[in-house]
Amino acid sequence: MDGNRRVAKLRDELDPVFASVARYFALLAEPTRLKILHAICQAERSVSGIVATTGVTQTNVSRHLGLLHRAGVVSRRRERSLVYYRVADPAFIEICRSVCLQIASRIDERAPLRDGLLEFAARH
Amino acid sequence: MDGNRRVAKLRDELDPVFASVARYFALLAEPTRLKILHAICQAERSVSGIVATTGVTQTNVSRHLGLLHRAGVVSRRRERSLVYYRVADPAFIEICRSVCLQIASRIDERAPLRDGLLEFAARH
DNA sequence: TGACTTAATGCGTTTATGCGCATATGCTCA
DNA sequence: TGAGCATATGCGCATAAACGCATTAAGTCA
Repeated sequence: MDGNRRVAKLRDELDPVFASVARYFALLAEPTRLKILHAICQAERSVSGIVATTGVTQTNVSRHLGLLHRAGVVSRRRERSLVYYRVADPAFIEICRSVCLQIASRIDERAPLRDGLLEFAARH
Repeated sequence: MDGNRRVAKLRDELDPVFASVARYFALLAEPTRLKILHAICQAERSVSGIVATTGVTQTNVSRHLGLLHRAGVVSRRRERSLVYYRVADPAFIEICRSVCLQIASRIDERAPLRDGLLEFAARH
């Protein structure tokens, strides 16, 4: 029937939207990337600086930053031999903040994680 | 040196936080799950209803709903032989909305995706 | 220009996860 | 109780992504 096809067409129309949104969330669905973002959300930092403060290997820092840069989340600036990265998208910080608060709100009060989450949220 | 160890300890203290937040975002980093959430964000729906409106197989609908339920994102209610799911966490909807707006804002105005995103955001 | 530092990338391995198929579980109603 | 529908789950496969190692590329300064 033609009705079914029409329904299916409407149904699938948003598929690319879901795909885009999912890709966006996937950027935040990685502990290492969150760690890196956390390291540069207060002030810009060079790659080697991020390596020093996070303990993540240089290879992975570069890779994750490249990914985030291609996605438009961070921007970079070259100075001398260093490359400085910073968060280019303030919405990212805001989203992280609300998620942290959200998670903290449903965690048992005695859980040690709770304090970390609240502190993490407060910083941004 | 002891100083390095102390820095490392501070550095790693937030690791479980990053892990939690990443797991939370991972729930939203899947097109099929977003599609299912979209199907039930207006009103509760049964599994078979979701299957009908999304075109996702029953197996996967059940699996994704089980995942979301264990994470506390959706709640379920049994009536007769049907199981009705609904979004239990309003923050989820809000986060999705801001992300959609965010993505739409940086998309070229002529891009067909843009309208879908804005419409998607407006619905929630 | 050549040595040194910093950052990026190609390759192979490992792990996580989404899916399809088949099957099990659980509920309803005759 | 037994047939039938609705939902959940075990298993195997395929794909994607993160990591480490090694190497390259890019830039600085003597």
